[in-house]
Amino acid sequence: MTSKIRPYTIVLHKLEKAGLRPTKQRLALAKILHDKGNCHITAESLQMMACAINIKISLATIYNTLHQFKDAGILKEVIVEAGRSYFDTNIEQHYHFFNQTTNQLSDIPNGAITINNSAIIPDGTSLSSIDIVIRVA
Amino acid sequence: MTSKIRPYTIVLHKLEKAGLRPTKQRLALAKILHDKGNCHITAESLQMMACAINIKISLATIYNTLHQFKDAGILKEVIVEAGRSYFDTNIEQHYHFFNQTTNQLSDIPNGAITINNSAIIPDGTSLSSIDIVIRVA
DNA sequence: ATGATAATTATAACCATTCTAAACTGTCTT
DNA sequence: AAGACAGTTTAGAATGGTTATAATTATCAT
Repeated sequence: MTSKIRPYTIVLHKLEKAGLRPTKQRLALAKILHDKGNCHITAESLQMMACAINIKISLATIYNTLHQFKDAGILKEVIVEAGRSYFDTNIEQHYHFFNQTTNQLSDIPNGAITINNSAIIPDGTSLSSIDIVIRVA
Repeated sequence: MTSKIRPYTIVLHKLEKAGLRPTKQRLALAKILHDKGNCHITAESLQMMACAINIKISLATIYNTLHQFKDAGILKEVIVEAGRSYFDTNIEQHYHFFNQTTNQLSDIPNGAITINNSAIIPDGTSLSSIDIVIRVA
């Protein structure tokens, strides 16, 4: 959308904060994710998106980048399948539908689910996240 | 194994209903799970439990049995990690803590979490399950 | 530009799981 | 009792997503 000269200041800032150099590959992937908007991706699908615009990035780099972006707070990992990792460009707290027939992940509209949580977290641990998946078929 | 083992009538009934013969291996695994009580297992941990009482069952059979038991409603699968499948002997609707440091899965006490769900399930699909995982570290 | 450091890459390794094909088990027939 | 058979178990190979390795290449501070 924005011109290629215009840097993705937010992403750049987050990369910098995480001590990650703004390399071609990382910027290309960040741009793809930014342009695509809210979406759920896998390593393979992200590589194909890059390939579709003639950018060849090795799977190793795709995986590295996904985890680095996750650690830097640019992506969130969503665990819905044993055997495949999904990453979400929407880093806000929200929940998911997972279609077990099509393997399609989608957001549950904000506010559609609220929880009353009086669960006492196990001793010696602290809360990481609360994940809700509504599986449909 | 032998006739002196008290039959697990409920399991036997469920196996029969699922068209599964009550073989030595299936009965042995059912007995292990029954004796252990509420627990979360992996294929590997179940095989080790069997091995601990001198019952050798191949991993292929462990996996087959886990899925057959799941399909027969004897076990529930819990997905909390990309890369490993957990099975739960508690088939009642309930939610989980997952300790990301120790990879330990535990039940959230019944009633500790309630949800208000007004989410509209995607067109052409029907509800399979609602899974909640509170991740701690 | 130069050198130090970090990143990318192809490829191999990994590991939980599934597949395959052969051997086995128990039951039913005769 | 022997044969036939369908279902089951098994060892080992294959699979598939992910991670590790080691060499090459890019980036950055000076």
